[in-house]
Amino acid sequence: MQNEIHNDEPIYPIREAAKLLNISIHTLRMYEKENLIIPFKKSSNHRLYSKSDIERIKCIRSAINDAKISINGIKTIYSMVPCWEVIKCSDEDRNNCPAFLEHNGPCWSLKGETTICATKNCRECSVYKNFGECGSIKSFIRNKLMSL
Amino acid sequence: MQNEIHNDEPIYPIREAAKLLNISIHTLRMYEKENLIIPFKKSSNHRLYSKSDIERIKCIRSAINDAKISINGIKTIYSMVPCWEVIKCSDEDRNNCPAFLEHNGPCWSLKGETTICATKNCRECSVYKNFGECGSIKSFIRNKLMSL
DNA sequence: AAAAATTGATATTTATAAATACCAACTTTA
DNA sequence: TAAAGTTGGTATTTATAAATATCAATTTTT
Repeated sequence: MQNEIHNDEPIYPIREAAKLLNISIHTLRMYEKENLIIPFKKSSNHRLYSKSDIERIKCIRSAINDAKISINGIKTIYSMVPCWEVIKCSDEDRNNCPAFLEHNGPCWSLKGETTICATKNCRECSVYKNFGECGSIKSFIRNKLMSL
Repeated sequence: MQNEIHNDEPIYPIREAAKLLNISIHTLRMYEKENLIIPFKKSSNHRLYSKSDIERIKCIRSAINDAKISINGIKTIYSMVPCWEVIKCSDEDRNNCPAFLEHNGPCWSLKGETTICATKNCRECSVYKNFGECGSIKSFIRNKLMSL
């Protein structure tokens, strides 16, 4: 869809993203180090943020500042995403994948080196892209279980 | 099962529970106020804790102290439990229940006043009882989705 | 080619969550 | 029935997560 492409386009350098979010550049880098976000990287290693990235970070900010969920709490909540249902990876992959077996952080921070995800760019993955919106994780679980 | 009955029996007064967990009485009351735990209450309103309660609180302590998840983070993680799949409540109940629709805290802290849960004692409910063990929420989601 | 911006890494500050202390009223124990 | 324990409430302390600052090296812009 045209609109999605538009929203996913990496256009804001870090200073501009920080200004849009009213936070410091350092905070943005911290969120990345904590594996909450995966900004686009130019070949020079400089970061660029998309409109979707900005929305995702707004959710993260609201979780931290309004809901009072710690960063490690957010990571654990991300780990509840049934990524294997999105990726449709093999049974063998699943049984070798910490994202399937554990609950320590988002799949894109773990990606088992033996699985189909090992070589993927997680920023482009629907697991990462679909769960930027606040509340989307429980919705997904609910909808999946509805079809039982 | 005999063993479960044994583990669920409310036997420790608050001082003893606090000593077993190496925390203060006040902290135990705080966890309750935050809806992380539901200790048994005698008719005099005095609290009693079971072995299962102690284990549950150990998980909570480990989440706070080791995993560095805030109390509000734990509440949100509890809200990921698909309680409606355990309770098998009606479609009408679900569409009137914050525990089905939202993600702000454990179902036992919300219990929609129009649903089948309204009159239940949540301490006795399998939703509460089954998710005391650390990591059990993701396991449950995983197992439920396996049968798709 | 000079000025402005970004990089990562470490150190410091600040904001606040979590734990503790204190209280008078009530309950249990011995 | 006296001593020990528990109750809920508010106030305070403490521990630390989150944010910020500083740095030299590199990249981008004009």
